[in-house]
Amino acid sequence: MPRKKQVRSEQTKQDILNAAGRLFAAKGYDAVTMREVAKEAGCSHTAIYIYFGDKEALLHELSIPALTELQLQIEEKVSGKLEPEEALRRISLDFIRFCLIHRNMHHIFFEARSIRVDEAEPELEINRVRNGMFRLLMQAVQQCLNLPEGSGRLLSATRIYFYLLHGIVGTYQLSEESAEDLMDRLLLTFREAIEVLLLGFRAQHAPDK
Amino acid sequence: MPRKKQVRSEQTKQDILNAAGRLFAAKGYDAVTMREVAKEAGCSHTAIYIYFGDKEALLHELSIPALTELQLQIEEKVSGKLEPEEALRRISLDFIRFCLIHRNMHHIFFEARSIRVDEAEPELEINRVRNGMFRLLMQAVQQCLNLPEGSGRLLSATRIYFYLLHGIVGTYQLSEESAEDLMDRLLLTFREAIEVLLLGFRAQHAPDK
DNA sequence: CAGATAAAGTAACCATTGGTTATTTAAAAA
DNA sequence: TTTTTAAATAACCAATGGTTACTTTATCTG
Repeated sequence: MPRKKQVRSEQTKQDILNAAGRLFAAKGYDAVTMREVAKEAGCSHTAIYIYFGDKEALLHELSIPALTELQLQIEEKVSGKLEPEEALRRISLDFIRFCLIHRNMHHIFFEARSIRVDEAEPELEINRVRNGMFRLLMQAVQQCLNLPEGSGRLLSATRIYFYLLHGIVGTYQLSEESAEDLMDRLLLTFREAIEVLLLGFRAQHAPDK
Repeated sequence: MPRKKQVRSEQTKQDILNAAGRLFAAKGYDAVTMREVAKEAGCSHTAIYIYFGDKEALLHELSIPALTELQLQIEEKVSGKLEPEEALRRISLDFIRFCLIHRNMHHIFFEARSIRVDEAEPELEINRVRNGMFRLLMQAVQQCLNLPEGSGRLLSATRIYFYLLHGIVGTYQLSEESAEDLMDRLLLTFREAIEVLLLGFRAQHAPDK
């Protein structure tokens, strides 16, 4: 079995991923060319095509570890010992922070385009992760509102909750401010937004009259 | 003064706008080439550059009449005789419907990029319209919540309201479904989302204890 | 009617980009 | 030593937005 070759190959792949990660984060996906990534990674651009097929696949592969980590964070809070509303609050902020940090991947998380129907394997890793995450969000909403699982009301409540999160991160997707600055400046607004939604849901399910 | 020349010139410009409108709506901004627009408009692609400068400027100019009409719709409801909450409800649905119909212009309304700082006139028509619209939204929120004008609470409430709208239209930005189908399928959810937010705001300003 | 004017077409061109395809080089494996 | 194989090199392709020089044609004006 080869060993040094394997290692070298793996190293090149990692170099590419690192370079792409840096560049995408710094300049945004669209503004980065494959030749640039190659230069930064210290390899030829053809090597990238050997390992990743095309540009979007590169971004794809790049996004999986980050997404998986987020999923873990959320999982902890869903199955943890927090009271449901507190869990939902924290999950929301985790999600927002994550999306602001990884703004360059925005379209991977939110645009249907990134679901590659032309793929050999229909169960693309990223879709598994994404679906898992949506299920987690729904679970968190369910525990908050005590709605029957699988009910239409739960689905629409989760949708509404998702709209808000989506709108928040979408609003700042192209902002020049760093994720940190945005969180500093707007954390209170984000909190308030979540709180208003929770209040609204509560009022909806326990009408005031 | 020339007359027939002027008319012809105007006609060409209109043909281009019409063609671009059709194509952008059908295939999306990115997927349409300038040569395509020219072909559809029955002119050469250089003519487009004469009239509009570049592709984005074409989309820009195309979006202004539509936006102005939306602004009118909203204005009516803000200054009309509806009770404030009903006005906000209708404005929200107007806004959502408009954004779903004009999905191809999504990035004009929501992406900072479309604010061209490199423009000779800093007061670009579209920015005037857009700012006017935001002021209207804030006014509608203000009349609902009775918050002092110019207060931080009003600003953050409007932001939250905007997040929700932004999230709703963003979620379906790339959907293949027609605006009509989406409205049919999701109108109740949209209404519920607005209702939840209103309930939440109300609960927030009149705490239940 | 004749010449000036301006709208628009034609066609060539440019740079950039994502992507592909030989062919070669060099190091590691057999 | 011979064979693999990772990877570089370099050339190429097609599409795209955008530009420019030159020409045609319809209209306006004297």
